[in-house]
Amino acid sequence: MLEKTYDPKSAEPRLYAKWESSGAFAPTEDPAAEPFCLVIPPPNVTGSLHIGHALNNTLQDVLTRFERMRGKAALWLPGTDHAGIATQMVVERQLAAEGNVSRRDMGRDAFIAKVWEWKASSAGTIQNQLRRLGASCDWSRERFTLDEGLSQAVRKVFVALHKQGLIYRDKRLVNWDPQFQTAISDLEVETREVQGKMWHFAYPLEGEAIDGVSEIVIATTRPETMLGDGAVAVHPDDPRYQKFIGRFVRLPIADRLIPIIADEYPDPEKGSGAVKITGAHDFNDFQVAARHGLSLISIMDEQAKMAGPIPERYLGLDRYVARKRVIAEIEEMGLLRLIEDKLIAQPFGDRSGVVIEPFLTDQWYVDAHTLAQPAIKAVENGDMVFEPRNWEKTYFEWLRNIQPWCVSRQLWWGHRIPAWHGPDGTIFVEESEAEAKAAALAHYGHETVLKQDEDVLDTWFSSALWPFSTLGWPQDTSDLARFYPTHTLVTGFDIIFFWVARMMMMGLHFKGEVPFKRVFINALVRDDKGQKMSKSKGNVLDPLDLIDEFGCDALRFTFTAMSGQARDIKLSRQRIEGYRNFGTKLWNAARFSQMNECLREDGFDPGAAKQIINRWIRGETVKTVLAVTKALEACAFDVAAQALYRFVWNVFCDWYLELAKPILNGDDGEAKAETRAMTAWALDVCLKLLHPVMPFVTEELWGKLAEFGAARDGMLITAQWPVFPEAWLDAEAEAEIDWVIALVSEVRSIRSEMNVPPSARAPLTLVGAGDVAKARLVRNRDLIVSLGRLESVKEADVAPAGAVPFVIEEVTAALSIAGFIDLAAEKARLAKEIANFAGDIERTAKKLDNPDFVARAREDVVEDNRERLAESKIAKAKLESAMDRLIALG
RNA sequence: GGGCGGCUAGCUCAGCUGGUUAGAGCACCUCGUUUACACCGAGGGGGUCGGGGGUUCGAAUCCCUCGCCGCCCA
Repeated sequence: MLEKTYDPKSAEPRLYAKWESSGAFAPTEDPAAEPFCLVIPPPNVTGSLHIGHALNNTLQDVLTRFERMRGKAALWLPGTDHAGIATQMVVERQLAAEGNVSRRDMGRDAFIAKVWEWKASSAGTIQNQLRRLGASCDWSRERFTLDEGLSQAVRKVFVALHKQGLIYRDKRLVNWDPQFQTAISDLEVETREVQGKMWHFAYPLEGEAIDGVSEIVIATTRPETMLGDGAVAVHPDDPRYQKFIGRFVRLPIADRLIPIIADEYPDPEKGSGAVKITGAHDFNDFQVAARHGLSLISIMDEQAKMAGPIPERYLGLDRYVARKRVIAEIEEMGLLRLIEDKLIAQPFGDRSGVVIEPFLTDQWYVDAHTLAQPAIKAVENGDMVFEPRNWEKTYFEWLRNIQPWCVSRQLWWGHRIPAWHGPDGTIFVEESEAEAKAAALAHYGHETVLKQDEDVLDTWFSSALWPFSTLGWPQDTSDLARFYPTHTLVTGFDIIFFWVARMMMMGLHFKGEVPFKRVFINALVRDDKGQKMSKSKGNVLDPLDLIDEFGCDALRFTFTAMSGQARDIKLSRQRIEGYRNFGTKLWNAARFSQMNECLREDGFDPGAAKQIINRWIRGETVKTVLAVTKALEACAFDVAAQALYRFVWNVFCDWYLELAKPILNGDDGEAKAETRAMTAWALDVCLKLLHPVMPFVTEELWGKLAEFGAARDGMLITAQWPVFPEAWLDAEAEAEIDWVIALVSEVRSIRSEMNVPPSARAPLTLVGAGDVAKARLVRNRDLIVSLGRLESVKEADVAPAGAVPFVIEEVTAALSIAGFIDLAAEKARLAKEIANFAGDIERTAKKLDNPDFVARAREDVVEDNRERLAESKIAKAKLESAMDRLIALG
C-alpha cells in the first residue's frame, strides 16, 4: 500500500541511478528509429546550476523524454564549456585570495596547470546538479570544449577558414579590456550611459590669424587622448571653419603641429563644430584618420597607462590621472574655454566592468559578413525556425549589420591559435607544429625557429562548432551521420548573437546544413516581483534548494507550465508549492486505485468498454493524449502542462474517480471489473503523459503499481507514448456525463446556497424529461444519488410543492428540501437565475433581430444563436412559473 | 533614434487564425473530517480586457494613435 504522500528525497536519487545504469539515456540502436538530437548549451565547466539552467534544461529534458517515449533515437548530448575569460578570472581571483603570485609571475604553463587543477576539483559539480534535475542526457557522450577531439575541430576550422581567406590578421582598433589586458569582441562590450563632461580646449593656430581668429576650439569628452591627436577636423560646409582648412594648429602640451582637415564626420551642430582626431583611441576617429592617411599615435599601454611619444611627465600615468593633469595644464596655459556636463555612452567590459579602451593592435578576425549570408538565408527560407517566431527579427538585424569578429584573446585559458611566426614575421597557419615547420621549410628553404602565436581563441569560437564537433567532427562518425543536423536547440535570447548565430554560420559553412532545425527561445527567470535575480540583490532562488523543499517534479512542472510565449517568468514559491500538491494529488489517485484493486489487466480493451463512465473517461483520455502530444510537438509547454493538470485533477480525480466509487462499492461484478481495469488503464496513461514533465513521481508510481496486476515490460522512461484510435472518442458518452455533471453541480450549488446540511438527503424530481433524459437517468441514477447526496431521483409530471427548481436542458429538476428553504433567499436565487436568462435572451435576440447579422454572420453562428435563444426562453419560463408558485405560497 | 515585448480578477498568467455570460491557479468568503488526498472536498464573490479612435453584423482578439513598464541595438 502506498504511503499517504510521495517522498521525493528518497525516490529521486534512487530512480535517477536506475535510469542511468539501465542505459536508457543513450539513443536506441534501432536503425529504423527516427533520430532526435538536442545539444545542451554547455554550461561553464566550473560553474554551478542556477535557476536559468534549471529552466533551460528542464525543457530540454521534457522534449528528450517525450521523443524517446515516442520511439525516436533520442540523444541529448551533454557537455561543458571552458569559458575562457570567466574561468581564468575565477582562478586569478582565487590565486590572489590565497596570496599567490600573479599569473604573469607564475608563467603560462604553471598557470594553465592551476586552471586544470581547479577544473578537476570543481568539474562534476554541474553534471551532478543536472542529475538532480532529472536530466536524461547521455553522459557516455559528454564533451568538453577543450578536450582533444573538440580542440582538433577548432584547429581544423581555424586553418580552413584562414586558407579560404575568411580568417585574417589585421591591425585595427579593438575593444581592449585593460583589466584582463585582452581584446574582446563587440558583443562583450556593454554600453552604459554615464554622467560625464565635455571640455572645450583652444588649439592655437600656427602662423597668422585669420580675420583676427588665432585658435580653433575643439570639444572632447576624453581630454587625455589629445596627446595622440593627429588632426583637427571640421565639416567642409561649415562656414566658420572653411578658411582654416589646410592650415595647422600647434597641439598644446604635446607641442606638435597637426593639420586642420575637412571631413563629413564632425557635426557642426555639436560642441564647437571642430573635433580632435585621435585615430588610435577612438573608433570614429580611426575611420577619419584612415580616410586622410593620418598616422596613428598610440599613447597608452595594455593597462591603459600613458605611454608612447608623449612628454615624459605623462609616461606611466593612469588614463584618469593623465586626464586631470591635461585639464590642469590646459587651464594653466589659458586654453580652457568651457566645461559642460554631458551624458555620455561609455563602453564597459561585460566581465571586468572596467571602461573599455579602443586600442590599436594586431588581432585575428573572422570575416563574419561572408559567413553570415547563408545563415540569413537559412532562416529566411525556413530551414531553421525560431520559436517563438519573433526572435528571427533580432537574429536578422544583427546578422545583416555584422562586423568582423575579433577572435584572438590575450588570455591563456583556451584554444591556442594554430599560427606560427617565422623570424621575418611570416605566419604559418597549420593544424600542428609539424605542419607549420614543413610549411616554413618550404617557404624559407631551410629549417627555422618558429614561435607559436601567444593568443588563444574567443570561447565562442569553439562553442560555434558545438553541434558538429560534439558528434565527432572532423571524423566521419556514425553519430555525426545520424544526428546532424540536430533537431531543436533550447536556449536563452541573451545568446542569440553570441552563440546561435555563430553556430548557424559555422554549421552551414562546414557541414553545408543548418546545425538545428528549430531554436526554442526560453524565457528569463525573474523573482516574484519581476526583478532579475542577482546575488547583490539577494533575491536568488537556488534550484537545488527548491528541489529539496518541493521535489524536483514540482519545480519542473512549474517551469513547464510557465513556459509560454512570454519572455519573463516570475517564479514564486507559491506556484511551485501548488504543483507539488498536484504531484500529491496524482499520488493519491494511484493510492485510491490501489485500495480499490484497480489492477492492470492483460488484454484489456478500452475500446470495448460498456459502462458509460468508462466510455466517457476513455474519450477524455484520448482527447488529452492528442492535446499533450500536439502541444509538445510545438514546444507549447504551457499548453501541455495545463491539459495535463486539468485532466488529472479536474477530470480524472474530481469526476471519474467520484463517479467510479458507486460502481466500485456496488455489486454489479461485471461493471466493477470493467471500471477497475479502466481506472488502472487511465492512470497508466496519466503516468505516461506526465512523465516528460514529472519523471520521478511517475516512474515511482509506475514501479509501485507494477507490484500488482499484469506485468510491466520495463521502466516508464522507455515506455511507449500513448497513441489511440480516434474511434475511442465517444460523443454520446460525453454528452451524457456532461449532463450528469451539470445535474449534480446544480444540486450541490443549491444545497450549499440553502445551507442544507451534508447529512440531509433530499429527493430530486425531474419533470418534463424526454426519452434521452429518461434513459440517462436510468443509467446513472445511482451516481446522481450518490454524488448529489440525494435520497432519490424520480420522474413526475409536476414538481412537488415546496421544492427548489432548476433547469437542465429541457428538464425541470426540483430538489425537495422543505424545511431548509428560506423563502426570501429562494426568491432571490430564482430572481437572479431568471435575470441571467433574461439577459441572455436580450443579447441573443438583439443579434438575431439585426438583419445584417443574420445575413452576414456564418450560418452555424446564426444557428447557434437561434438554439440558444429558444433554450433560454424555455428555461426562463420554467423558472418564472416556479417563482409564481413560490409567491403563491406566501 | 531604431526594433521587440508587455499592460486581462487582489497576485501570477491563459485566451488574441474576430462569434458561449472573458477563463485558470493562488489569494479571499461560506460550508465540510462522506474510509485516495486538509498538499483535501463542495459552493461562492471578484474583471467597463491600459486610454482614445477606426474597420466589422459582431473586437480582449484586426488597424491607427496615445500613455506607462521592460528588454535589445545604435
